[in-house]
Amino acid sequence: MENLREMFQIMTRRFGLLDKNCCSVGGRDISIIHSHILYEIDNQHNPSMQQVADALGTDITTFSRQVQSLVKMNLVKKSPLPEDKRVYILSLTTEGKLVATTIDQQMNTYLNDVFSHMNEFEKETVIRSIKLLNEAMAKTSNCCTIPMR
Amino acid sequence: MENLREMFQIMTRRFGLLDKNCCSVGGRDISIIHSHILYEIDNQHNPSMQQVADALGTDITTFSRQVQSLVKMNLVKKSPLPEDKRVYILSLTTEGKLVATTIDQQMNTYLNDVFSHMNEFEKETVIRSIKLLNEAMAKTSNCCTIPMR
DNA sequence: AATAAATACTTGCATATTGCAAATAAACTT
DNA sequence: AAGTTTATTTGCAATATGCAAGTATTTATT
Repeated sequence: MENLREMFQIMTRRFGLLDKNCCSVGGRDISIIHSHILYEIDNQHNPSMQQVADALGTDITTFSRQVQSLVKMNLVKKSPLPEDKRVYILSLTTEGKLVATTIDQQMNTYLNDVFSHMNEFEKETVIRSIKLLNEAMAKTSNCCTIPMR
Repeated sequence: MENLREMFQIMTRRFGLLDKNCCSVGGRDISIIHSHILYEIDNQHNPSMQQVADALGTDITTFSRQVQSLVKMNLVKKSPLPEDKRVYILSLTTEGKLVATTIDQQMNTYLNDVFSHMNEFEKETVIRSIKLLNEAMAKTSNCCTIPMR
């Protein structure tokens, strides 16, 4: 049986490079970290700082500063939560939403590009497999869900 | 049809976290970058600096310094190439080889852990799918193979 | 109600990582 | 022999990191 790790190493490296090079929106380059933060804010329902930082596995102090810069770039808004004044709720500004959507499109375009090299059956198989993999990883406690090991 | 990007985002995040937390070998923590460099040196045949840096998509100047620190840690050896004195060939020291092997084992253990949540058929399907995916990505020129777009 | 403990977030600091520009040194081109 | 390309290193300035310590607020304990 072939080396499992090698396959996954190659795959994750490719996606890592994709992330690294993606994306430039409206002439401005968005770093990986920033794009992941935008994605996560967009996908959670009124998340707090802590929630997003946890989801991304980023140290909260680093995260705090990343958010500060996104706020300066006018992509993210920090709103104090009335019920608990310690908490800030994150949301995307109109511009941030636009950037997030554009990145999403670019990623989907790339993925469709990749799938265009497969037939319909293979494509369905791969998509189903990624789902299976995600579910299995979610069940694997000793790494990579929150909280970490 | 569900959102393709979301599935892949989740998957790559999980593998990213895995990478980030993996691995500690003999009491010393190995960073992602270092573990990827060790992996790549181990898998290529007497690679030069440039070759490894290219494979990893790392800027050569950053890479040069990373290798310097790996040499200091006594994990990597840099040997001048007699035929072309501009070139340095990279190899793992005995200790580096041990570290690389240990990381490999840890990763394989984790992967087997993940696959233990699937039946044999699902497992085979997923493995075949990752292969398909890697092949398709290799054919997709506009990103994430070398040279980059 | 007063004090202690926990939680959410920010700042100080010291260290590490990044990549561009420029330098060196060796190999090819003409 | 002079000019160009290639492989690698260093200078530097910008950015990212995470621990320790700080502020502010909420929850728990007495």
